[in-house]
Amino acid sequence: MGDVLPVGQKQLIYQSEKWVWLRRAYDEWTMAHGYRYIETPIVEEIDLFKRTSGETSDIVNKEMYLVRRSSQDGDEEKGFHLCLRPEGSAGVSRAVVEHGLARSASGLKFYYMAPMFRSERPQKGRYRQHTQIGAEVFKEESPAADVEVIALLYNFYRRIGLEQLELNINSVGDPNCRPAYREALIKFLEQFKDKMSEDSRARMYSNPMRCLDSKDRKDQELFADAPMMLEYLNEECSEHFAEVKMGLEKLGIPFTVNPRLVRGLDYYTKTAFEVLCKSLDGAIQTIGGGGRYDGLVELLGGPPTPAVGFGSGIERVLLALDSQNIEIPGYPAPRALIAYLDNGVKYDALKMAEELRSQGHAIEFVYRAKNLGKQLSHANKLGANFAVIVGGVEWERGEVSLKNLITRDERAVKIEDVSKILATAAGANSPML
RNA sequence: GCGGGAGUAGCUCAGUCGGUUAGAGCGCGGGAUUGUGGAUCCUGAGGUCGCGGGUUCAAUUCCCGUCUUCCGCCCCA
Repeated sequence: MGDVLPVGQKQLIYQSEKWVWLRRAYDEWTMAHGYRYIETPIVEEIDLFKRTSGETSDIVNKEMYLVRRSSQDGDEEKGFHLCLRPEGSAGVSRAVVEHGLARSASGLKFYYMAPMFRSERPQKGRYRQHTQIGAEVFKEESPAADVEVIALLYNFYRRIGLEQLELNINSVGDPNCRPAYREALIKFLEQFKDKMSEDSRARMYSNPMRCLDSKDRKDQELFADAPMMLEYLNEECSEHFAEVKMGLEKLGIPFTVNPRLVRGLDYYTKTAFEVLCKSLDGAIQTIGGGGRYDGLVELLGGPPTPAVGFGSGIERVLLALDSQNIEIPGYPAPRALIAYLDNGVKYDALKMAEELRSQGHAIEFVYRAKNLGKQLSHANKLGANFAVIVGGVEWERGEVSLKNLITRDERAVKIEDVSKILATAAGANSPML
């Protein structure tokens, strides 16, 4: 029996340094944009996602992990009220509403890196538990926010070395212009009612826009001449979209307008976008996506609050990096290993290691060593440049033996000088002092 | 949620047409070197053959279920 919600061992165990590296890179990048880290609960009310993603969405219908809460006397409350969150935006928006943040000053910019859960058949790049990095901007209706959010995501990918990126954008309108389009689209679809795929027929009235990105070839042919949302945008949405495009051009971010791009979630308005990485297999090329969701905060009981954001699965980002053979720095090698000649000075050595660590050095230590050779061998394996050998006559004189593992030079130094020497002897090949 | 392949040591994999103590390479521990490392040689540990059930005198091997994993859908990140 494996983990209940396996993430993929290779990501978790064998590539942990890649996760650490990616997380740091994302922290740095979002902070450079002035975003603040936010953490929201993994478990949320089911209702939150029913209201935001939509009752008819696949996420709610067949991919939700339901959680039943038990009361203290052991009786289980009837029904399922809770679930493991399937995505990030709804939870952040709920937090914004609950803490009254939407009423505070502008400049509400948040980022997160957090696990998401979807109960589906696992496959490469599609896991029941996956981790998303995301960012959300609230209280900002300017297209500049859309542009910045897209730039943050796209340039993050570039920054970590990814190539073969493709940015697709679209506008899905707003509650003012979408109803007319919806009506026109349904009218168009109805003429193919008998010919279209079952999936499309099921969605035709509940979520007709989803029919447009049907993977069914026959559907694609049938719907080739379908009316597009872009043709029905009102003046406000149209101007907004134009400014987003202009902004992206100005920032030198290449994009393609894809009128069939439809986000799976109901709360998106105006801008929708996704980033593909073409070096990945087709089914998992989408590494990030998002858009504007001006109606979400109000839907959750807050004041009308425009918002824009994205989510991106880091397991896929790591796969994308792999697919392009991009080297990621591993854990840094320790600066030195503190070795001891006999157990009598073992804790003197460990104490010295702690002191050097507190002075900013990365120090290794072997808990149980039979002889010095094993310790040096270990230092070697870890890539340490120095070994500090504690014990013997040097120790009694208040000295240790400092050995450069590259040059094999070794000499006695005063204990209080070790930190300084480790700090000044810079690179692997530089001589001691 | 649907269809198909796979699961044997920490890792990569052999093998068993059902039959005594299931193997290799790498990795790991110990030694040759009792205060000096990357090579070499010697040596050792490590497996309920994914889990549960069935057939059988006997199952790691055959059958069923289940979980995990990979592939194709659905969908998405």
